[in-house]
Parts: sequence; structure tokens; C-alpha cells
Amino acid sequence: MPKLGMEPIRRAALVKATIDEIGAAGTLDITVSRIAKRAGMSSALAHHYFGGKDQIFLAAMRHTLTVYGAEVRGALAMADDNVSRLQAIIRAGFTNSNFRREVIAAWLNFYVLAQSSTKAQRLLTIYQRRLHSNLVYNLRPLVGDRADIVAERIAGLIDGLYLRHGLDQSGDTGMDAAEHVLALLQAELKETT
Amino acid sequence: MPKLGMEPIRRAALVKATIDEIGAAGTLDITVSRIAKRAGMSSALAHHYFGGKDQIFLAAMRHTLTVYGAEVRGALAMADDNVSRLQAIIRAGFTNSNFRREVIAAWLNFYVLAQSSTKAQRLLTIYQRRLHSNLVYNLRPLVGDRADIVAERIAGLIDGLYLRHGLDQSGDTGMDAAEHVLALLQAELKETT
DNA sequence: CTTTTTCTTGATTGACGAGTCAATAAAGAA
DNA sequence: TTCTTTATTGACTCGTCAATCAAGAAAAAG
Repeated sequence: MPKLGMEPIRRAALVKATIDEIGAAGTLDITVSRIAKRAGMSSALAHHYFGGKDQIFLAAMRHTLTVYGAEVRGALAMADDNVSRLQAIIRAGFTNSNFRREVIAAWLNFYVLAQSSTKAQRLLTIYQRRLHSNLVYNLRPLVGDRADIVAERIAGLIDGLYLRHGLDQSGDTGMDAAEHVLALLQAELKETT
Repeated sequence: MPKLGMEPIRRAALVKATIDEIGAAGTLDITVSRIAKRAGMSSALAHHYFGGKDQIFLAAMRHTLTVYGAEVRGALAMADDNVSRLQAIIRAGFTNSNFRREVIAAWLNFYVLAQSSTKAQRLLTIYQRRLHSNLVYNLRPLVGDRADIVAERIAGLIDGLYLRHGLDQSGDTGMDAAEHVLALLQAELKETT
């Protein structure tokens, strides 16, 4: 009973299933069959729509990055001065939709994938550059020349907290983590007064 | 030409080869055969001495952690006040022996492994606890109640910079990264005066 | 000079998984 | 109705790899 226009639905289902499966396994070492089963279809169909495992992973990564990007843009729209824009950027990384076990596991594994896949690396670099330039743009008026280095530091802490949260079985919420980064921001702002 | 007492030599060679292979591949998705070949022996011998792939990985991880631990202890021995002890702890993570491509790749992959292997997680937790308590112990006299939270922040930044350096093809040296963390330390110390 | 212990590997097994293919089925077009 | 396009899967191929095994070779023990 083939209904037409299945492609986008299947693709979306597979992307979601991929992230969930990575989250459940904690690894990229998962089979196409399992992903397909989780998405409610045969592995052959997954191959039909995506061509291969790599491309499924890439699509999942692209999706994760897109969701994150949208979150940032949305948060930025509601802030009007530099400080609150910076806070918005930081907070966006720790919203409930991003800061979930599966999503964090996916991020971590995308970092690993980026070590061996040029395409994955390219995607990750885009994210990093966007974050960096967003930060620098809003930091410049506040800390001048130190903007670049402060941005590096903030981005580093964000990534580090993500990494640690992956293992953390304590009830640390995303907001707790965000507070760490916001505190760093405050300290850095005070530094240049 | 079997010389006696090969076991420790073979084991060490395999551990080193494992880290190098992970570094070269950027993944844990490497074969026992390749590791063995890199260490100059047959895969059968690798199995003979270690029993299985998991145990090879665990041994490599244990080794990495041990090297790091020794580095910290050595640095601590040469510092006498709290601030310089803190600086020593931080710098130890970024020495040339630790902050090399292969080693960073290995760390990153051990983080991933820890998501699916209880044994790996246990090892990583030990490292994290040791770092945390080292930091807190020396921070307490300086920042009082904030010690715990500041330690968390410093550890997070360290891990984050590691993570980012894995991809970074810029010529960022370990010392550049260490400076970031030391700057955070300074800012936090100033905060509580 | 046997016998035992340690070291070593080539060959093999058995499982698993990515990707392909041929076949089926429904929907729309002609 | 017949043809074409889209959707879908079970079965199969082909390769890879972890793990095992049987056998050889050299040192040490007796």
C-alpha cells in the first residue's frame, strides 16, 4: 500500500531513529538494520532513500546542527543588548531539546566521526565558526581585543560541559550547566572594566 | 626464536600500538590485526596475551590514565602553595606527552567507550574524581564554598579544550590551551577576594 | 638428550552486517 | 485498461573480523 510522497517522511523517521539509536548504544557502531527497524521499515528501504550508512549519519548530524542553529536564532531574536544576546547564545545550547541524553551522545559521536570523515568535519567546523563569530560579534563592544580569546574560552567550556554531561548520571540539568558558562561570562566581563 | 619474558614487552607494544592506531584512525573501529601488525606480531598473539579486543582497549585506557596521573603527581611535587599547585595540576594536562594528536584522539574515544562499557566508565570516573578532589583541595583555602563549583568549571574547560583540539588543525600548542584554563583560574580567584 | 614450558603464527571457523536485486503492490497517467 | 512511477521487502552476496586451534620452534629444566 504505497502512498506517494513517503520520501520526506521516511527520511525524517530515519534521522530521528538514528539519533535515538546512537543515544541508546552510545556509539556509532550501530547497524542500519536496527535504525531501520526503529524507524519501522526494512533496511533495504533505508538504503534506498539514503544510499548508505555514512549518508544516514551525515543527515542525522545535519539535522542536529540545524535544530541547534534554529534554537540560537530564536533566542537571539528576543534579546536586544550585547550582554543578553550573549546569554541567549549560551542558554540556547542547554535547552531541553538540545541537552538530552541521546542528543548529547550524538554530538559526542559526531565529534569522533569528524576525526575520520571530511564531510563530518566540515559540518562541525561550520557550527564552530558560527558560534565563534556570534560570540565575538557581541563580545567586541564589551571586552575589545580580548573578544577572540574569551569566545574561545566560552566555546571550550560549553563543549566540555556537554562532554562531561554525557557520563554524568547525577541529576544535573541543562540549566545548571548553563549557569557555569554564564558565570564565566560574568567573570570575563568584570575582568575588562 | 622465542626469548623468554616476552609478555610484558608484547603487552607494552600492543598498548602503544593501540593508542597510535586509534590516533591514526580517529576511531575505536580498528581491527586487532592492524594493532598487532603495528606492534610487529600476529593477531593471534595479541589475543593470546590479552584475551580479547575489549581488554586491549581497557589496557590502553588504563595506560593513558596512568601516564596522566604520573604527570600530575610529578608536577605537584614541585609546587608548595595552593596557587602554584593548582597551576601545576592544570599544566600537567597539557604537557607534550599528553597533548598529542594520538593521545587526544584516544581520550575522546575513551569517553565514547565509557558510554557503553561499564569498565571503561569506571576508569574514567576515577580520573574525574581524582582531578576534582585535587582541585577542590587546593581551591578550598582560596575560594571557600565555591571550591566545588569552580573545580567543576575548570575541569569542564580542560575537557572542552581537549575536545576542540582534536579537530583543530591550527598550530595551537598545549601551552596555549593551558593559558586559557589558567586565565579562568585567575578570574575565579579574583572573584572571591 | 628428552621433556616441558614459553612463544609464535598460518589457517580456519563462525558470525555479522552493508549493500544489492528481483519481485510485489499500489497509485496515477495515458 | 495498460503502462509507468513510487514504495517496499525478503533473500542473497560478499567481505570483514574476532576468536580459536593445531602445530612448530626455541629455550630451559630434568
